[in-house]
Amino acid sequence: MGRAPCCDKTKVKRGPWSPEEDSKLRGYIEKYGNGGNWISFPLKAGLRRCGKSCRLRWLNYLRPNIKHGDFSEEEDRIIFSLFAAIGSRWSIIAAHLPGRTDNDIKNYWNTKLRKKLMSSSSFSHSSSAMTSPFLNPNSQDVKRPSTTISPSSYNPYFENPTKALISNIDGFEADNHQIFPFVNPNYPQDISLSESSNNNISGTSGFSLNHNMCGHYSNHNHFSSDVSGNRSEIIMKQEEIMMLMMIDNHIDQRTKGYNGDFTQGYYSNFINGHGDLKQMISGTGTNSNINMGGSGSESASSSSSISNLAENKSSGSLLQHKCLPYFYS
DNA sequence: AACGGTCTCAACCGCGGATGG
DNA sequence: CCCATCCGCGGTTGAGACCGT
Repeated sequence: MGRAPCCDKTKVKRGPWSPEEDSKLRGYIEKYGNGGNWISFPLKAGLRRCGKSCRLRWLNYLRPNIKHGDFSEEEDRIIFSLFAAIGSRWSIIAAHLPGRTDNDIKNYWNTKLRKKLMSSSSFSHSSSAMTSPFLNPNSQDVKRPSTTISPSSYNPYFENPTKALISNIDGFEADNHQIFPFVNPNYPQDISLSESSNNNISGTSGFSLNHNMCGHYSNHNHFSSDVSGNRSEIIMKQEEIMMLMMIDNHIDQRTKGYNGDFTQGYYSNFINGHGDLKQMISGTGTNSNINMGGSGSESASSSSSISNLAENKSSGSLLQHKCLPYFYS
């Protein structure tokens, strides 16, 4: 037995709202409010509409200060960043964009931004530069902060860290140590993905991460499968690839210099095997798949995690900067 | 001009959580 | 505690607009 409907659908009007209905709704709310009860609202306001429909119409269209029209680049950046951090929590994202509704943002993401993202990090177009608003093709010249930045100055979830991110990877929760791959648009990178044509890891195929970073890390550029040889679970998910980029980007910001170290294990470098994003974050990896070190002969493999690294606990880390405050509180 | 395919976005649907009796 | 009710959210739908041939 299903849930009882919220109203009798045969007795209420459905579909687009007429100007008369809008005016009735607006007039009543401006005068009396919704009375704290949307279900009984239509009766009081003299509307033949479902209460939920009234609520939606008011919140998404009629209430004051709703912003319609094109999104700015700044708004794009905020949406990209928050989506990377928390996923499709549209109401939370909307809370950071005054005048925008969750419905608006959701539509905008589904019709525009997702395509932008797909085309910019396309699997099928090799060496296409990432054109997302927060990525800059001239990243090598980007000035990095000379002093530390207060996390609360750019991280909207700083006040409530346990609610943040990572958990949107198949329900995975990174213990109490949540990290924030929140992208500061002032510190972009140039990253793109392409199908790898040169795969020799256990017969699995992978992807190339084309980046425009310093040459020392130029060989940190191949995604491969997870530890089981299955790439699909992690690598095929666009949001997670994006998240991986965000993590690298975030670390880059905090350590003031690119290093491919965090995700090296996740890439195949043909030497140390390959890893699993969940393991990387949680530190549950049991082999060398989480490589915190450099590349090739310079690498310092260790089964470690971002959490450990944030506390400077990981063995063999080559990172010079303690970055604890920026990863979790 | 006609047609078919694609895109947009307002509106709908149903679920989970909060609340109160 | 249980249950009913309502709210808010995210996913989905579909009518109309737009575009390419």
